[in-house]
Amino acid sequence: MTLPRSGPVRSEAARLAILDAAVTLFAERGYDHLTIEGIARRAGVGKQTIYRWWTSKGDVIAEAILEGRLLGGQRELPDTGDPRTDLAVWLTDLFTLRASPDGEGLLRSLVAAAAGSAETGRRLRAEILAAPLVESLSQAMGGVTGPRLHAAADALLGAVILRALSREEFDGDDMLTLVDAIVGGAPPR
Amino acid sequence: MTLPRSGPVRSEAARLAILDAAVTLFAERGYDHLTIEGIARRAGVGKQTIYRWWTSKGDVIAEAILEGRLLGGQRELPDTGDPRTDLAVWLTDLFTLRASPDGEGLLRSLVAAAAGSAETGRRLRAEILAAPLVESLSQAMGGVTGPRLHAAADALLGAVILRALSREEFDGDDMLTLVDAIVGGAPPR
Amino acid sequence: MTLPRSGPVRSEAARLAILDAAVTLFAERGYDHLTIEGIARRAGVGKQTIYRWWTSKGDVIAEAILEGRLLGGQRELPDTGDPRTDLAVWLTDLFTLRASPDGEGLLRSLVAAAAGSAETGRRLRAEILAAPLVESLSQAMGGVTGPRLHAAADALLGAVILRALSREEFDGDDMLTLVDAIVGGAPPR
Amino acid sequence: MTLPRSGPVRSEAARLAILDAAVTLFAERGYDHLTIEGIARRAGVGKQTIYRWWTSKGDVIAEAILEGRLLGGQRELPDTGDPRTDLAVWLTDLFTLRASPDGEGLLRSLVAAAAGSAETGRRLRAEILAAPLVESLSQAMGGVTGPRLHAAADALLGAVILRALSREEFDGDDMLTLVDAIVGGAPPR
DNA sequence: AAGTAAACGAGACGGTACGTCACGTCTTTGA
DNA sequence: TCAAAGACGTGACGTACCGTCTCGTTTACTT
Repeated sequence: MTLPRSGPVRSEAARLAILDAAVTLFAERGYDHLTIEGIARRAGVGKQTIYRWWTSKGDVIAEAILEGRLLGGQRELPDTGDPRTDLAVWLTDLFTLRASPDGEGLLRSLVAAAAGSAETGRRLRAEILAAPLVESLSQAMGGVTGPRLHAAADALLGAVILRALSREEFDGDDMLTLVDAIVGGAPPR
Repeated sequence: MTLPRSGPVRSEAARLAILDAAVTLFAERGYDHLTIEGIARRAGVGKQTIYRWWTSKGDVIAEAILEGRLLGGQRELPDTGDPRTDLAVWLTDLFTLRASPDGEGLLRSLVAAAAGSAETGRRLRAEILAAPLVESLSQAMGGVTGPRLHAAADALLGAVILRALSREEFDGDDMLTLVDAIVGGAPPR
Repeated sequence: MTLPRSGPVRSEAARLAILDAAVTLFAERGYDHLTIEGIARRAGVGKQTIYRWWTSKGDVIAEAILEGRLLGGQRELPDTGDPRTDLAVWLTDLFTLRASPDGEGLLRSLVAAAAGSAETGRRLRAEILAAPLVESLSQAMGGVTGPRLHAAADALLGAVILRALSREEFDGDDMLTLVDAIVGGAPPR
Repeated sequence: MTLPRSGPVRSEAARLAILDAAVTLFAERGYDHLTIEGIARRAGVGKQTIYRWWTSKGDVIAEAILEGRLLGGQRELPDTGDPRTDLAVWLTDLFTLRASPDGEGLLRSLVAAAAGSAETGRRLRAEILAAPLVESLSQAMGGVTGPRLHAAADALLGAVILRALSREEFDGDDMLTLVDAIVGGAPPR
């Protein structure tokens, strides 16, 4: 049994235009420079149409994440048979991603979005970052699962985020050291 | 040999008033709601006096950090003889810190500041977070130093940051699991 | 020859609800604050139902006037045998009318409506203001009719309007002076 | 004794640009279409600069009136020796004034402004309309002064306003009839 | 009765303007 | 020459209405 309904239905075209515009502008200028007015302008949409369905720019970005429009297809780990290297490469990619040739680091922008929006924060960790990582990581750690696995995933991702925030360089060797520190690969001698 | 100088010199009173005001407002409302105008008003200072010496609100906060005005005295680790617990307690404190009774998480606000300001990012990692941690961590890890130690520190801090961003709960047991995953204390059975 | 028609006919209930709502809101908040959306909301009616039958809020008000819903029954002049006083009392009432206890002057709101809507302007003069006035005025002026009578009516009403617009006070004596100036009652000595 | 003051002083250039823009737009499109944003745009000024010094568009227009920018120089009565005709001509001009070739009647727009703004209402009657009129009218009425004179002035002006609101035509003869009805010139035969 | 079309309530849509806030720059006055 | 005060142009905020345009539902008039 459904509620009596009537009236026009939400415009899917507007929804898509808004998400597209948001993603484009996010990539071009970063989260800080993203504005509702800018999104509306770019999407050819009234501001009210955004405010009708979302509460903030963070909310829009969270939905874009959910639909895989940020960091989209490229999120699978390589599988070369050497899990340490696979992890290090994937993390380096994540660290290195720039929104545009001259853009802010995309990771830093995602962190800003997460800091400002609960929903984005939740999704950033769960769907963007951890999801592709856990299986490979589990293998690399010899089948560990549960809290210990999640702690390791958070540690890896968090370390990368922290270094991105600190504007530290982070080369391939550093990354391997990090991976080893957590998956326990090569013991320090 | 001195440069020819004239006129009054930079007012230390103004500098302190500005830093105080910035720290207070940061604690009350978080980094996002911090404004230059608000700081100037609260400090009883002209806006230009802020712009003359700093380039942005992030820059002001960075200086406040440098002077230990954010997260000030409480930054030493406890020393109970059990390094695992000491680390877990300290990290839990960091995670739990709120700006004010009803405030945003202070850690999340610091992350927002770091995302927006290079200098704050640098100092956040180097001076606020890592500094008090490394020595205890080194001991807990059996004297490890160098890149491996820093990787471990980044991993611990980053994991806490990531969970703060994700608005996940994070209780004492979780924290111990995390510590163990990194310092290798109690091996998982 | 009529066009083939089918389907429901204009809803009288909706029409009345709209006029009622318009009059109520006009009285409560004045013409400036009157909105089509507000009328529709109050009347429990779709906006389109208003736009289907009227072109503007001024048009709705004009119809309300035509049906005597604004300044309704109270529009007869008293008849005490002293036409000067009768006129002065009636005009003072008109001047003094307030939309609501704390409302804008109703006369001023009517003038705003007339300024914005040709139809309202026409009806304001013809049906609200002049109609009840002319007969008594004609008597008071010794049977004058035609252009001269209408000039006198416009002069009386216009003077009251102008003073309402100027937010001048206008007491009973002033009103008598005005009446005398136009009906030529007591010649100034 | 003055309050201690410092800081920049109000920009006369901005003030003039705003008044000019307001008058121009008023003349082009009428009071109803006048917007604060439009004035700011045309004047090359921030909206805040308008809101800093005025409370509403009506307030801006009121100041423009005070400075004689609306209906400016043309406000003297002719003096042909025949006061009846002089008055009729002047009133006809007032009635006929259009803001622009295709504009709304200027008088109607002024009435709308007066209905919406107390200050404009006051000034409209006192400074624009009555001021140039009273002296000639006094002569035409044989030296009458005081309340009777003002009643007559209000009656003349009000009648013209009422007819403008009613969108009635109003030719030269009508105007003479009106003047005669009030100054008592040619008695009706 | 079945078909059809208009009127209706609801309300989404692209817009414009509102009045407010903060930005970073500039100007004035006083110490 | 620095500092306070604060005006300035800019531009984004979130809200209110505009007038148009679907939606499904209800209702009357055809056939």
